This record gives sequence, C-alpha cells and structure tokens, in this order.
Amino acid sequence: MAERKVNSTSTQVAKLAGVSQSAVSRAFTPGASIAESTRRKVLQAARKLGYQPNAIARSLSTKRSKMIGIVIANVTTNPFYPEVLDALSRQFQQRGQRVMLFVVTRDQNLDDILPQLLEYRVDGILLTAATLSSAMAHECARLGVPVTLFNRSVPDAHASSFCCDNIEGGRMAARLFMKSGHHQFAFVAGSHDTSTSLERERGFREELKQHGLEPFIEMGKFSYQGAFEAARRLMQLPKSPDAVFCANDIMAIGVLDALRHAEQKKVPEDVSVIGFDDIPMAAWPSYNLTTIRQPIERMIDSAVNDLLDRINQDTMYPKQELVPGDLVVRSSAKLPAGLSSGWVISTSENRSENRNV
Amino acid sequence: MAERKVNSTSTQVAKLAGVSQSAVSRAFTPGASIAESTRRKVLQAARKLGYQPNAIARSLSTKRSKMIGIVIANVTTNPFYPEVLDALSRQFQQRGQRVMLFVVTRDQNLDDILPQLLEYRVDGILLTAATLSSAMAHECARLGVPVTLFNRSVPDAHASSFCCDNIEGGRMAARLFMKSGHHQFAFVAGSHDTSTSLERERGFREELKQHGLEPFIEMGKFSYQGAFEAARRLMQLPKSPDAVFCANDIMAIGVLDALRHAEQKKVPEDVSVIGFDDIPMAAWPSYNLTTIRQPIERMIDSAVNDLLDRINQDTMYPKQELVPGDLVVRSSAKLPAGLSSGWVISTSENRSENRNV
DNA sequence: CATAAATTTGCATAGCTATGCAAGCAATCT
DNA sequence: AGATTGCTTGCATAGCTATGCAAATTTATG
Repeated sequence: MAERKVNSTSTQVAKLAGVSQSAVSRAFTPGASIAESTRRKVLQAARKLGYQPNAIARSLSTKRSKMIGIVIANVTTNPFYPEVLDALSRQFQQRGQRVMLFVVTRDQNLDDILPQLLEYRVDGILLTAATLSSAMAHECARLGVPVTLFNRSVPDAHASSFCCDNIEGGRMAARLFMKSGHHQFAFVAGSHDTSTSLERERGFREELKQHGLEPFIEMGKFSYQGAFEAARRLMQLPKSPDAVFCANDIMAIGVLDALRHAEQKKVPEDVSVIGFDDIPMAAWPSYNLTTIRQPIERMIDSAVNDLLDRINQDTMYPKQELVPGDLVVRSSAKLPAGLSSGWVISTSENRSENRNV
Repeated sequence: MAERKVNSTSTQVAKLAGVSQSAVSRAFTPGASIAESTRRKVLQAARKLGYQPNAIARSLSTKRSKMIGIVIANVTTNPFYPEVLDALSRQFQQRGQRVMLFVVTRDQNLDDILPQLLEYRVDGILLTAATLSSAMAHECARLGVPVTLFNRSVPDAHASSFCCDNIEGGRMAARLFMKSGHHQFAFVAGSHDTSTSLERERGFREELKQHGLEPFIEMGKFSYQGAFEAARRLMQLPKSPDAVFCANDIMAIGVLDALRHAEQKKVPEDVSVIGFDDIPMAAWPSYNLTTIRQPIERMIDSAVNDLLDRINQDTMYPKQELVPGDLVVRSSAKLPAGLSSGWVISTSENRSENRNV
C-alpha cells in the first residue's frame, strides 16, 4: 500500500538524480539554463518519486502567484453570467493562470472580499457584475494589483473597464419600437444602482425624448420573478404600454411569461418586448426574443488581454473600452416595414445581415 | 502619491511596533499566545503600514493552503450547475476556504487538470459533473488530498460521492407515467458514459420492465438543442411515444419546445414529459415541468461537510451517500387519478404534501 | 594545443510566516 | 522572601523554490 502525505521536494529529487536542488528547479523552469542530459535525469527521478513542483513555494519565491481573482455575481439569476464565467475561466486557464473564485450577491460589499484575494497575492483581479469602492481601487493600485471591471463602468481611473455600449443599446431598442409604430413605452429596470441598468435606461429615455416621448419605469430587480411582477403592474396602468424594453433578457422573459400567462396578452401583437444580452434562451422558440446582443467573446478577449498585459508590464495605464452591441431581430417585437425576423443589425460597422438567429 | 508594489512584511510591522516578528505572526493567529496589549500595538502598526498577512507564505509554513479545488462542467448548458457552483462556493467561503476553480467540458480529461490543483497544494478537491480516473484517485490518496464527487457515482473507494438517488428517480417517473395510462415510453439520454444519465435510464427501464414494457431511447446530448432534435426523431417513429422521460430538465424543456413548436403536439394531452433536477425554469408558467427534484442544498451540505471533515481529521474514510429526490408534480405530464398539480411526493419519508410549487 | 567563449552547475541566499523551545516576567501561594 | 505556576516573548529554524554569482565544464576558435 502506498504511503500517504508524501509530497516529495526538489531536494529529494536532486539527491536521487545526483544533482543539486538548483538543477531540479531549472529542469522545471522553461528556458532555464540546463543541459538536456541532466534535465532528463531530473525528470526521470522526479517521475520515480511522483514529484511535482510546489506552486506555493514558487509563488513565494517569484512573487507571482499565477492566480487571478474573479469576483462574480448573479450566477444563478442570469444565464449571461455563467457564460461569462465559463469564458473567462477557460481563457485564463489556457493562458497559464489559475482562477480564485468568489461568488457574491449583487449587493454584497466587496470591501470584505478583495482583501481575501489580496492576501493570496493574486496577480490581478477581474470583477464581473460588481463594483469597486474607491478605497479598494486605491488599495489595489498601491499594491500594484491591476483590476479590471467587466460589465460595469469604472468608478475610478485606477481600474480598467470593458462594457457593452449600453446607452447606444437603449437607443436601438427605442428606435425599433418607434419605427414599428408603438405608442406607450416602458422600461423594466434591474436596479437603481447598477450602471448597466442605468445606462440602458438612459439611452432608451434619451432617444424617446427626442420625439417627445417618455417611458414608464418599473423595477424588475434583475430577476425573472421581479420582472414578472413588474409586467403585471405595468398592465394595470390606465394607459398600459405596448412596448416594453427590459434591462436584460432574463427579465424580458419574465415579462413575456407574465404577459402571456397572467395577462392574456399576445406578443408582439398586443405588446412588444425587447431584452438585452442575447442569452441562449432568447433564441428558443418559446420566446424568440428580440434583443441587444452583447458580443461576449470579444469583450472577454479584450478584458483578459488587458488584465494580463497590465500584469506583465506594469507601466501600462488602465483602459476603458466600450464595445457596441448588435440588435438581434426575432419576433417578440413588432417589425417595422422592411425588416424581417432573423436579422442582426450592428450599428458599429454599419452593416446588417441575415444571420438566421 | 502613494508608493506602488509595497507589500509590507511582518518583519517591518514588528520593527515599527517594537516587537519581534513572532509577535506579529501571533497577533494575526487566532488563539495564539499573546498579550492583549502587544496585540493592539501590532495591529496598530499593521494598519499604519497597510500590512496584510501573506497567505502564500502562511500556506508554505503551515502546509495548509486553505484552498479547495472545484472542477465543474456543464456550467453554460445546464442551469443546475451554476446553482451548484454558487452554493458550493458560498459554503466554502463561509467556512474559511478559498476556491480554486476549473471549468471543464464534459468530455475533458481531468488527468491534465488535477495535477494543476495538486501543484497548488489544495486541501481538498470537489468534482462536479466530472469523473475521476482511477490513477488520479490513487495519486490524490497518495498525497493525502481528499476528493469528493458531486453528482457522479464513485469509480473508486478512494473518493467520497454524493448523489441523488437516480435509479429511484427513474422509477418514480416510470410509475407516474404508467399510473396515468400511457402506452409508448421514451427516454432521452444525456450521454452513454455518464452515471447520472445511465442510472436514471436504468431505474426507468427496470420499473417499466416489471410491467412488460420497454422504452425507446434517444440521445439528447445533455443539451436543449440535442433534446430538441431527439424529440423530433421520436415523433417520427411509427409508434411515437406519449410519455417522454428526460435525463435532465434542460433536455425536457428542449423536448417540450420541439413538441409544441415543431411538432404541433399538445403537452400533456398528446405527450407527457418528465424531467430531472427541478431547475428554476421548470416552475416557469411556459413550461410547468413535472420533474424529479434534487435536494441540492442538502446534498451540498453533506458534500462540503464530508470534505472539510476529511481535511481536518485524516483518519476518516470516504463516504458514499445517496440522497432521495422528490417528484414535483406540475402539468407537463398527465395526472393520475387523485393527484393534482402542485404536489411534491417524496418517497424517502413516505409523505406527500402540497407545497404549491 | 592553448585560449577564448559559451554553457552548465552548485553554492548560498531570499522570499515570508509559523512554531517549538527556552528564557523572561508577573502573579500567586506558602 | 522564596518557590511555584502560568503567561508572554524572542530566538532560531523549517517550509520549498528560484536565482545571482562564481566556479567548473564543454565547445569553439585561432
């Protein structure tokens, strides 16, 4: 029966291979100065002992933990975030960084969480659906730990931020509604303290205002259930809306279900609904949701690159990037003349194409 | 302007506080032998320097990293797993353990992943929707790192495992179908190499067999889309089924959508559908899915307790636990006489109650 | 073959904290 | 006062790897 708790060390391997501990270290360090012959001897001895370099000791020595702290919220309430987490984690993984994960609630104070990451000397921090207090931003800057926000605009010049162009997204929704002849507009907000919700609302409002229109606002609490109830409240208004824009898809789906199953409304005949994100469910035939797609892959690539770059060359300044979203036209909103379901309209590069979504 | 890259050390704090480095260490170690007065001096000096203990160095010294490795698959394809991840991560967090996360694909070989966790000397490993090769199980055992499987039955006595009673779940589905007078049965499998799918199939089959019945089997690939297509294939059979049991809810929803939107079938009038898991979407009015609920909280509690216990007292043996699931009756399957929607039937404790789900 | 150049190797130490042990100290008891 | 007991404290070292530097070895050069 095998022994337990035997983590062999580089010194033991060295002894067995008849070399110095340094040689063992170098054998496991790509690019280190070591002869191929001794490397082989070392690797063989290592295999025999079941030796594996101790990443903790290495981190202590190199002052690089090769760990990224990821803080994420809304993982169970919005399918968008599992996608983000999946993509982030794979990317970092592939680029040789481990991930230390913290799952938080939207309202949780990060001032208790970040110190826990800093204790472990993570090389960088990525916050998703979470905001950074100014004090913490300073603390991270002081320690030279770069911070990147994903999907939250930046409160402080010390951090990078990668966001979809929420304002323009809100505008696109408003324009589509107006072109197809709606009269009463509503916005289902996520919360009143989240940049995504606020910015989407702002774009929507501003575009309507240019035509002298103003939307009702209801609070959907960033959840299916919250939006379900918000929709019911909207339908009780004297002039109930015929065009509802939601701060994200999961709420749009809650609104759809409420309209159809609790309010006997037809979508889009009676009420049009537009969401935001383009989660996979939006394409399901039960919903067929018209929505603003966040180009998640591109955003993640940019965010990961930025963070890793700032880790490797600490001269770089934080960056704020705004990525344009695409309007994905399905059938939860009435179509204006000349547009049919299945089109993707991307403002940014001024092209529209039928991608059959 | 503040200095950058200044991670002060216990020695610097000691100097400022006029004590030894040991005293600083003890000031940050709960239960260590230190006078309250010196502790205060130390903490004050620490605050002044922005000192934070270095968890990496501590790990090296104590040989405890206070990190748990979590490996999880299916995070984007099945909403059940974000829930699991959320619960796990919170639990560990709350009990003073950090989480090192690996997101993998279902078919990814863990033999490349686990060594990366072991390098960081994680205190324990929790695998979700992933299996362990026997070689790796031995390797972890040799290193004294406890492994717990969540939702996979155990391939090896070296690891603990916490599962829903999938076989009994399959039986419950079969019994419900038979009681309400169905004639042609089908099972939509996830994959042919996953214990959850195989066991649910087995229970379903065995119960049918006792009545001389046998189900069709179609492959749904554990995804909405795969199950959507599986349903279409099923409906093309000469004797197309009127009772479809799916290895999980997300596939059941794919089947529902295919039946309604591609096959013009009514559910449950033409075809009954039962799922497994009870994800939040199952309760949405668009689906109202009858399903077997996995008692996720209880399972997670057990798994976390087991892992932490085995970390703290390495005398303990791994444990295999089977947690019974509950049949949640909604309206995607025809009801037998005497049963109405909204009931939860739990075999285990022989009670049924209307919990209004 | 002698010398210069390039490569490889080992030595010694840094990186930061925890902790066993012995010494120091104060409080308590006789 | 002296002895005993119980806390606190600092010293010294372990935990494991990486790396600057000088020494040793190999290879190339004239």
